[in-house]
Amino acid sequence: MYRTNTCGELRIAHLNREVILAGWVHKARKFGGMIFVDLRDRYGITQLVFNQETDSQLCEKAEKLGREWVIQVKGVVAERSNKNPNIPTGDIEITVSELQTLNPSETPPFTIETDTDGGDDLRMKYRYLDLRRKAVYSNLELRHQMAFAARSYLNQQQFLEVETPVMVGSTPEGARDFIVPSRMNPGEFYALPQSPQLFKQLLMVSGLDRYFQIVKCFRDEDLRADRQPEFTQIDCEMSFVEQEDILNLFEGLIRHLFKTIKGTDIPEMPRMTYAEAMKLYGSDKPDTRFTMPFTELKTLTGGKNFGVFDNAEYVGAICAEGCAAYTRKQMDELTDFVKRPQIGAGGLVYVRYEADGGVKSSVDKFYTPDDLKRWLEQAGGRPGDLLLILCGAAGKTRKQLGELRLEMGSRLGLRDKDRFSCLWMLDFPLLEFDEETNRYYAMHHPFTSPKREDVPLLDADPAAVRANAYDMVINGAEVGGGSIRIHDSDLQRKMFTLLGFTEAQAQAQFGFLMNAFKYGAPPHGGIAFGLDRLVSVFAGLDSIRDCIAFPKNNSGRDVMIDAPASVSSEQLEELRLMVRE
RNA sequence: GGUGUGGUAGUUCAGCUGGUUAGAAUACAUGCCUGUCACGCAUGGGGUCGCGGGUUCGAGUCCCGUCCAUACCGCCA
Repeated sequence: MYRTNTCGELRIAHLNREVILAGWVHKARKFGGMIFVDLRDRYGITQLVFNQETDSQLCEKAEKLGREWVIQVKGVVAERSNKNPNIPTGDIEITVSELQTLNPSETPPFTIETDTDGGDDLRMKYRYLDLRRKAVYSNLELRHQMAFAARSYLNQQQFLEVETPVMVGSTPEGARDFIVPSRMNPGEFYALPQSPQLFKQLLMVSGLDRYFQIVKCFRDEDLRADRQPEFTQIDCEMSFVEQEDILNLFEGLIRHLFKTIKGTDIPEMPRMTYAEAMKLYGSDKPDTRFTMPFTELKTLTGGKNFGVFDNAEYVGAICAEGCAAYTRKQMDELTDFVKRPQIGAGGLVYVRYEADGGVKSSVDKFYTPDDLKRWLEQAGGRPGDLLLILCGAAGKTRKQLGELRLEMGSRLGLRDKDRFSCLWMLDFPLLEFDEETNRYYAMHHPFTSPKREDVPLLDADPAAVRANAYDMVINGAEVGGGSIRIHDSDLQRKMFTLLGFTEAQAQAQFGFLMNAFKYGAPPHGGIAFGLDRLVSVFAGLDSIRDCIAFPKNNSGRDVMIDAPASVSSEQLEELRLMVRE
């Protein structure tokens, strides 16, 4: 037997019990005639004691122990004379009578502590050591609990988990596909699925009624802190539902997760239309932990010979509460922030509403104090507040102002990781026009149904058509999204025409789906949650990498196993492939 | 594809306008230490300053190129 107990469970109640423990040497504190060893496993840390006076041979053996050696000890649970209130096992220690080294270890390249001295690069290279740190494996525990709770909820709601293929065909719409060559079909390729979208719709045609799958998806696009080339979705689809049914059922899922994981009851989720969100927050995933909405000032700023505002399509402001006393240095920082190439604003105009009721602004030359007060009034500003104004083309400026809003939210401490604010984002546009290719693209995907009342607009004004599509946003992160699908082949055909597909192209790419729809497709719709993002939001992490056991780095590499890598010429030959130099 | 930041001891970093033998902390090793839990004290080993080129009497430091990491923009239905 390797162990009778874990390193996290022994308490004062186990006093005098003989136990066997196994684990890693977390730290050894060596005195002349006495050695304390912290023995660690996933469950905790238990202190071992070796005493020269009691057993000098054993003590000599313990002298040799190094960090991360795997050992097994037999001993008796004893009460400590000096207790450590910082750990659950701090009242007891093991008086060791037998010590066995199961495996020695080289000195690890970084410390196995929550506050490790290792940089990200090194941690990824030795991820198996990194995962020994509680700060990391506790994220995996959280991930497990969340996936488990999601399965349990969906199971209760009559959903079936069905596996769909990972080797599928490439489709032109959407993200770039990962391509897998087929040896048996030279010159032909599988693609890894960006999502099981088509299969889950086919399962609805099959009458499975309620499907879900916790499933890996793949997209060959550049990475971000919140984007990995392979990621996990809680993918769901239901038949005979309207948008309202889906919103309710999956609001229930998130509510269930908050209840089981955090023990909290969240309020009913507010809903916001896409148009409203863009107007108020310049984003389709606003962080609603704080308000700070935009105020449009265009109508109040004209006719005073301030060309910058007069020539701008849009003048918008946010009101930063209590920031009137910002120093010159702080203002410069904000100006630099919005002028960074990634944001790209031309400049930043401010109006200070001084505590004494006076106003001061960077455009005092053009506007009277009364003018400025009207702006402040419009924005709901009060003495002590600071108005920050950007101007330019409407869409671009709203986006910039949205970034500034988030920055101010962070500076003002309004984005507390322990507070959660959920939101349904509704009424997305069905299509967006791409100037470069001069055609419409589906904003969600080509199977998303338009709102019934907007169908007549499909011909006249495609850009104005709203979709039965929805996203769930938590703390400014898009954690899920979906839509009611088109189940009518005529409407689907019309969509493909709008998207610039010929009949033949549509048939070649999606013929199997359109054929399936001829045989009695039920009305259906679904949603997919990004499990990685959901876990990282729950864990309060900025990056999804630390809730993934073995993530890729910024260049899509796994630095631990060194993938991707080249393959042998024999393998290429079998696949009838050549690599260009 | 682009912009910013970074690359110096096992690790995390400092190293000024170019100028002695490149430092600190930590880790590691050795010795001392019987109640530590960030133990303490002493001693010691440890460096291709990412790589290549250039400027200079002299480059970790300045310039050019390049590679790697990272955040973001483009991209991500």
